[in-house]
Amino acid sequence: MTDFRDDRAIYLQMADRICDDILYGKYTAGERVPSVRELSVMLGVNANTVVRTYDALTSDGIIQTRRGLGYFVTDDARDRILSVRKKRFLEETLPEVTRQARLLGISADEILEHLK
Amino acid sequence: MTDFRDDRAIYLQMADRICDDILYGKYTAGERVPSVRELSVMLGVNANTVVRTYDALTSDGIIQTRRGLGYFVTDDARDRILSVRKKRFLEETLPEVTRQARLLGISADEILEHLK
DNA sequence: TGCGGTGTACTACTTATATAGTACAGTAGA
DNA sequence: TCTACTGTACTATATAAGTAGTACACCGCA
Repeated sequence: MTDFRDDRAIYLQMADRICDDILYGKYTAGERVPSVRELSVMLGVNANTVVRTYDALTSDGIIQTRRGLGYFVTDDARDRILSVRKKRFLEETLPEVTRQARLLGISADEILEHLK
Repeated sequence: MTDFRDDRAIYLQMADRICDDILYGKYTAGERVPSVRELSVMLGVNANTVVRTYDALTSDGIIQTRRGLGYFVTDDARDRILSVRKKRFLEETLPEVTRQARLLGISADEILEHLK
């Protein structure tokens, strides 16, 4: 198994990575993502785990299935991901970062240094 | 059960909260933290889950046990927490934030706005 | 001494994850 | 048609996490 945290379900981490790849442009709208068996080998993970990942992404409208062909990125996948991610980033990630920084005695200037 | 995420083990989230409380000054060195049964009622969680939390914090040197009395904050608890948290914040949190920001097309200025 | 609190150690049960393996149906191309 | 890929649907097993309940030993205090 390659490079997964143990504090979060693997199939969810994989879903996040697929979304990352879509944002990065690795997979574009209409394009096919790796097959279940392909990805299971690529990541050293069980095939059923990949199925769970793809099930989750399907119910989120990120990919869609064509039996016998594979899973394909939906047209609005990128927009959906951006919407969810931006909301989470502004409403959860950033507030938590500022809270942590305050708690740790790290100044805004110090953060700016590391932001570059 | 009060206010826990479902994407991470509850006993780990509780451990983080205890550490937060120590940093905030709610529990100071030598002071007693809530008893296993107390905390289980306070948070609406099973007593065994609290035990797992306290076991983890004990092996991290954050608290120590006195049989029949309770769990107490160690002298260097604050330093230990600060050390681990700072390292994680600078080496993991911040890089991930910058990566996300870049991926989402959020500028450094935009982040600064929300940092206040 | 007895009582009420404390940690500690169990058993039992349930659910979510993850793995392993098999089987079957749909699709494209040789 | 055959072959090799695809998704899909199972069964089975193992482990972690969480809940529920019980029991026992330790400590301070009345």
